[in-house]
Amino acid sequence: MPTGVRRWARRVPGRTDGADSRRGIMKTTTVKELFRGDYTALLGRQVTVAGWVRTRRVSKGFGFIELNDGSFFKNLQIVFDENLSNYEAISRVALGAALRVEGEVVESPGAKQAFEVKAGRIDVVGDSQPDYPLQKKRHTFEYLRTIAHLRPRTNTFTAIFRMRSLLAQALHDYFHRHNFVYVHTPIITASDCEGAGDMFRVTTLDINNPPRDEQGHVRFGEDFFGREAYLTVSGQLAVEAYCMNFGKVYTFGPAFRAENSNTPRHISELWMIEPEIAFADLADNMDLAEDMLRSVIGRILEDAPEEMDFFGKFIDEGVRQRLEHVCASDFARITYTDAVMELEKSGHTFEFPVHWGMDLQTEHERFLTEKIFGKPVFVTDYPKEIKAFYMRLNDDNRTVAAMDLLVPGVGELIGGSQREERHDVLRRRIREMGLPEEPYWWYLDLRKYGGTPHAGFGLGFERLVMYVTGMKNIRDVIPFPRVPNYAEF
RNA sequence: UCCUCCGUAGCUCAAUCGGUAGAGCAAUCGGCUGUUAACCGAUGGGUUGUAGGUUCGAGUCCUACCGGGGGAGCCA
Repeated sequence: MPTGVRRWARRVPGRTDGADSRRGIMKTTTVKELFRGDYTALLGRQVTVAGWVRTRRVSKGFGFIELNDGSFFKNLQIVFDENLSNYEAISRVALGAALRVEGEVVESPGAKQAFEVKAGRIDVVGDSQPDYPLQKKRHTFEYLRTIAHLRPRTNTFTAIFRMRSLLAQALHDYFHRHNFVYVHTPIITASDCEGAGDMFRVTTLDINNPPRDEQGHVRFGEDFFGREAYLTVSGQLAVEAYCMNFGKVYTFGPAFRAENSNTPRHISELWMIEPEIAFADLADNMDLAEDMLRSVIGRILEDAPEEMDFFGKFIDEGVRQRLEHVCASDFARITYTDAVMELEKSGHTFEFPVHWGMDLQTEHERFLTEKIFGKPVFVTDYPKEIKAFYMRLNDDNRTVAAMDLLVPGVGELIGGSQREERHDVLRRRIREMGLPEEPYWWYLDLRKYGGTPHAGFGLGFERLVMYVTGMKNIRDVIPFPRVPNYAEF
């Protein structure tokens, strides 16, 4: 098998990291190697690069092509002249075309780059067309959404999606370093008891002619799973089961919300990170959330300086400073009760006046994190009536051990709680919330057999990407967004 | 789902009080021996989102629908 694998790897026509190319697996040099390695060592050397034309500038007898091979944020400048046998074709090559370039690494006389590649040969691997929809100018994000299959080729989306990948990797690394076990909770769930809003139905029944009983009700007993099934809205309940063995666990997967919400912060198909820790209370939970965020943000500031510079320059001027501030200072913590008091005494007139017992409105959340604290803030211990049944009831009997993390610009980034570990209290809460007890039999079992205090939270991954990049619309931080009335691509 | 704003060339936008469609970029052709969203010149490009209505006349006013942005609710 190793031989087969090696043979396959050698034939893969993609780009690889620097190390691979030096080991001779790939025949091409990556743009990243040139920028991040010591390019002076490569001066005068012949290299082969393969990538796509970002822009092209042609004078009489010579021209420049900026090539991007996906390995690095910046483009490699290719210089070519009439000595090329196919000079005429290359000088009119359309934007977006895929090229393989053989040439010499040379110092660049231009001011904007230290080096460039003087082409000895350029092959057009994949031609493009004059009607290539991406132009050498700024497009609106709205327009780019209509060409979501091409937008990764723009500077902005190149930066966003490398950042998205780095963030995912950084999160996995963080949990791995801290001995969390990564659990794959089910995507399809057979109960609609997850309690987080409307769900998408999963069925193989003929929806135009489903089997019905005498009363006309659909007989879901004849459906694929022998009962009603849905796409999950959260992996939390399931991951709690694994928490009671591994102690520290997390999920990182898709969740689906069929809510008809139409805002720059909501999508129907999203990715969530949900850690769950045993023998832990709400304070431990906040410590984890804070340490995790600080760790991954510090990591991407180090690993993606070019992308961060770009976001600061073109997307959100203050983004880098904001993130550095997050790494350097503690998050604020305030109880819901104190937050309501702070808002009341702020003297600010809100559209919805605050009073104890109400859920905080977006305007209140923003005021707290942006005006009062100016940094991320945990709001804890909400009234039990406005929170989920599984959150642990506090001794005051009117609040639960919940926490929301509010951050400037994005709003709620994390929602979590200490879970109710007392079997009798949990049963009572289920009843109080008007929920049926039966579907929760296994969830209640977890409290029966060695249940411990435990806590966890959900981090909306897209909202984290928004926070880190400064992007204002969630549809622009996921490759192909799904929202009400829209599932193109 | 509600409120609000918008829809004009491939893209980004302009068009005064209702008076008959315009620019930059892109494309095409030409020029330019070091460009950097290259530059200079020329050419082509429109059922003004759709369907009705008011008017001598509608991109402009009215109605409905479709699509998009922002805000709210719900939440991550």
